[in-house]
Amino acid sequence: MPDAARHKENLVRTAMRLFRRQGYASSGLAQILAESGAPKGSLYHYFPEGKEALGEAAVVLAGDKIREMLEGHAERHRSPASFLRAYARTMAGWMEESGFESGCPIATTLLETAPGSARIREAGERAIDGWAGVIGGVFERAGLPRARSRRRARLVVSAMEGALIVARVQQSTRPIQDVALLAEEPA
Amino acid sequence: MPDAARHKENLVRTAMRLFRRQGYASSGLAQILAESGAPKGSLYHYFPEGKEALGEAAVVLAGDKIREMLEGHAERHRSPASFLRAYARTMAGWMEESGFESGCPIATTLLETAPGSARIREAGERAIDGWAGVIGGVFERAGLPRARSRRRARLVVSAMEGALIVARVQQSTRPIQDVALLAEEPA
DNA sequence: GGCCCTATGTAGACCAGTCGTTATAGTCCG
DNA sequence: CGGACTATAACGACTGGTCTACATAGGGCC
Repeated sequence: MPDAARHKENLVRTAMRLFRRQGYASSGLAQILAESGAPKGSLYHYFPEGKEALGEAAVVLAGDKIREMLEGHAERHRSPASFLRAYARTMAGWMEESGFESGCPIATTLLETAPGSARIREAGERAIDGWAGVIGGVFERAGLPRARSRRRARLVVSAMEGALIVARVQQSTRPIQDVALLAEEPA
Repeated sequence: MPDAARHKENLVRTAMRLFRRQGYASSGLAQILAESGAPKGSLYHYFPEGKEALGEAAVVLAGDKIREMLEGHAERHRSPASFLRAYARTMAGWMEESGFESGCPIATTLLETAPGSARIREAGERAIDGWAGVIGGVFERAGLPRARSRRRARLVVSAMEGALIVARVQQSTRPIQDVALLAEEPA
């Protein structure tokens, strides 16, 4: 084979994409296998614990991707307001390009598996903490006290998660762009 | 039979509860039937179009319940700040009582079915519009211009939807309570 | 009152198909 | 030779949906 883990990587990326679009439970292993081009034997070779482990890997990968995007914007934009606008523009772009089919890459999976899978929930918690850390850093760098920066960052994450739901339901990017309004006030 | 539609009502309420906790795709008809006490024949008698129609009915019912709750708070609380605090307190209470298993009653279903079912998506859109209408009315009553009230209400709905996700993932009601901070600034 | 007729609703067996998972045989390469 | 990886068949459980048989209720009719 060309490189050792090409099937593994394809599997996780395909799972991430499908879970994002149609959810965890609705994405059967057969579909993931078919679209990734990996054989069934490989899935259980790389993920002996099955679908749940694949779900966890997909959440970790998606969390890292979002975090990298946030870190990129944090480097390029010094003011919280322009940082948030850039963040919102990116998410709105993804949403529109996908025809309002791809929202948050982890929200659906987490909601579906929250009661049943501790490991996926914990992976999601780490991902969200990471995002809030980057966003809080931007506020802090702009002079806000640490505690206020953290609280504001949590609110931004919540608002964006919710906006991605509402945007999908209303088929409009407006709710996403409104999140950028959160740069300009106390709290 | 005792009353005409007792099985129908049980069906929709049970579906709403299960969809809320574990999602649409993971809640099989067998489980819904067993927990509601209704026989399979009744399901397809009241909902000839099957699970999708049941999902739509569950979204409509949940949307109405949330709206009634919001209207109650809007009557009792005149200032946006105390209205939002009451709203947040109610949602945080539900979340905690359920052991962080019951978030937004429609979010999971909508995310899962958004790409595949127009009728469920549209029912969700109507529900969300209804909530935003009530919340916007509170802002407007407090003197905010109509356009600003609407924008702020949309932001509140998004933030609450997202907070219910984050709260579940972090097993904490803090994100929900933070939504009440949205009462106090421009935008 | 007693009778049939029909619509409404109940009840569950049954279907073909899919689910995630396991087992086992085989292939490839160091 | 041996371990990593692939390939396929099969597993029992469960999926949403259909079908037929049956109970019950109300309304006209004798």
